[in-house]
Amino acid sequence: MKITLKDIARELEVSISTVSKALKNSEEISRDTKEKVQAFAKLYNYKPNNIAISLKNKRTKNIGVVIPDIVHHFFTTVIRGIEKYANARGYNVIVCLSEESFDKEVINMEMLANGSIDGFIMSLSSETQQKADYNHLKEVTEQGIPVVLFDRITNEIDCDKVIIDDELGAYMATKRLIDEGRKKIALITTDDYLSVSKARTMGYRKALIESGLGVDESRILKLSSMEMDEERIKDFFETQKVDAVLCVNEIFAVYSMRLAQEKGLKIPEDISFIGFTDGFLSKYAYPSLTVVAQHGEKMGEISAQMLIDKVEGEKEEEETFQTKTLEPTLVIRDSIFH
Amino acid sequence: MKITLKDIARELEVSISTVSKALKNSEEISRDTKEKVQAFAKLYNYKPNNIAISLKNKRTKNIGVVIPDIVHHFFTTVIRGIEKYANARGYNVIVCLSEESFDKEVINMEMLANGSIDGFIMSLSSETQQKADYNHLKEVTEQGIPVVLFDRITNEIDCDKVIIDDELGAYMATKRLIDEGRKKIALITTDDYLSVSKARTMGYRKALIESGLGVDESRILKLSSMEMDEERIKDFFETQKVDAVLCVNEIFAVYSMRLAQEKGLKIPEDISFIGFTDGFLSKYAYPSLTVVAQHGEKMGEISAQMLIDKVEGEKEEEETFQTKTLEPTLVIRDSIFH
DNA sequence: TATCAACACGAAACCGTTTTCGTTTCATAT
DNA sequence: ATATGAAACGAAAACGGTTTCGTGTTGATA
Repeated sequence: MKITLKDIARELEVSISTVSKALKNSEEISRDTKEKVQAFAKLYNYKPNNIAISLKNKRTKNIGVVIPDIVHHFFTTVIRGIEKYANARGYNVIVCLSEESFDKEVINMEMLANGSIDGFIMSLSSETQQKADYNHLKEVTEQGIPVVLFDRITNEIDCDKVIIDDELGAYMATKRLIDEGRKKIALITTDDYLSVSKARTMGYRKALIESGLGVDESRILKLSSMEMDEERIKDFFETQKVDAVLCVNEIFAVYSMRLAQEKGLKIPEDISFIGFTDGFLSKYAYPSLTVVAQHGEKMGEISAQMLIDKVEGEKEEEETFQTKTLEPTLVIRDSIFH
Repeated sequence: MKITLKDIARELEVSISTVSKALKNSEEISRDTKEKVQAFAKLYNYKPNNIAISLKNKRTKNIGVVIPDIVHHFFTTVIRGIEKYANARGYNVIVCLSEESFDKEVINMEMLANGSIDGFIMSLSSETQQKADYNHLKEVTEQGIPVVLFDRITNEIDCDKVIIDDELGAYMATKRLIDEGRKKIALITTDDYLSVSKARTMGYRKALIESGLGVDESRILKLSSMEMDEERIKDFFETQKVDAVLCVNEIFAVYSMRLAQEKGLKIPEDISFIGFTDGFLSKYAYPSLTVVAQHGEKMGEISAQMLIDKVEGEKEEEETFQTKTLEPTLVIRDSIFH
């Protein structure tokens, strides 16, 4: 069913090399032969075998994407960006999920590193950031496989990186709440080992300090994972009286809004909310949620571009890595005054 | 940096075949040699090249997933299910997005069909279902590449299929609304060429007819795509007075709920809502949305299992295909009485 | 001492390409 | 008649493995 060069060569009684060259329209081959071969190939729908080409070229035209999760909007938009850009340049995208697990991240990388891909685009699992163990990344880069880290990155590894300015995003959001007249602004975040949460917390602090409001530590709720811990959020709102809330993702924010509404509070009259990630949740929440947009699709595109450029680029003597920082944007919606 | 069998053979002054066998612990090789080779391989971190093995075995251990979109919750859960199951069996997942475009679907399949993957798992793009042109699928199956179709399927192609009983899901939902005492039940759906929308519309009709309420065609709103057409939904609610709404996805439902709320209607006192897809939107909407759960992750797992079983199975003389139908589940939340 | 099996290993084919480097043939120039 | 060169093609190596089928050596057996 699948036809190879060898089959064509046998049928046409020429050599495999001739067939190969004829199909590439080589000057070496006579018009006659080329036409014969090309016609035959078209007739039997010949398509070169990618695997053989990969082996020969030592290039697979596949890029490996290793991310913690796929059901969160931010990561899906990044994948979409990667996929679009990569496809346009003839690359396929192999997606592996670490599910926030260090071991899975390691296993996935090892699976892919043995020839399956030309380079990695990844965002670290929370467990990896917690353990701060990056040997699997080191091994890969030392093998000469290019890596681009996005969003959840580490400075321990020398490679290209793409992030948004999380600190600035949180700063902008907090500033906006302050400008609105809010005095008691809470922050719902996760443990600091997540690079992004840490940066966002810093932005939040910075805005509060700059404005002279100061930071009240009891107004900062640190949850242990990105997953919803409904009980702790409930407890938090039982004990805290706040007039604005900044959340490091949209799920925390939307859930918090609901708790507030159930307590009879009006949004944004009594309390304002801002989240991170501009996904469906924010857009269709009631009231709609103001968020710091992370531009995931753009991040994906840029990551893919940086990776492919490196993959296809000549090996320079002096390896040079860059970190691209995207500007976050505040998407104003009904959960704050405007 | 990357070491090959040849390198080991040269260093240890044995043949490549000996190295290969030694690493596989072949009985043919003496204990001494095996230990030497294995120790050397471990020391230099030898890992066989996947591409070479793929070429030899004519098996890539990759499966191609072609889906219309990735930002919708249902598809991401399916991918997650596929990924989990496939990974456990040593397969990687190559994700391609058709973005609801026929051409992209064709191009992606052709890219992958030339040796990159052992089989396909796919859900048809809306454009493909609209054109009803399935030649790209036929070509692939005729080449002997196994295909599993899920959710958006067609009967034109002989292959394994996994779906949920969409008609039953809509029937159950509608029935529930009727049992609640609702008389004027609207349906917000998409054009019938989408296999799932068609089935859901049938279930809706069936429940209404069975109960004696009859179908009022003016209460059925058909949008042209899965994307939100805010204007048409607004217009619809301007002209229609209904006491319940069934939507073929959660976005339509959540957006409709908001319109209702903005008109001052109480949910579920004045009007009830049920959607399809049990995602974050439904869970965190206010009020939370009752939905027909599609069990995407399960669908993904089953699809992957069917595909891999077929890929690894002996070629039977008589090809036999099955269609697995999953039962939808009603997830009761606050958008209806309970 | 001849025979034979077991043992340990190597040569080579193969998977499907690409590409370099011949080699043959024939026409042209000398 | 001979040297030269281009045109057209083929042989073979290479990518990195796996696997079949030898083959040389050893020790035991008849």
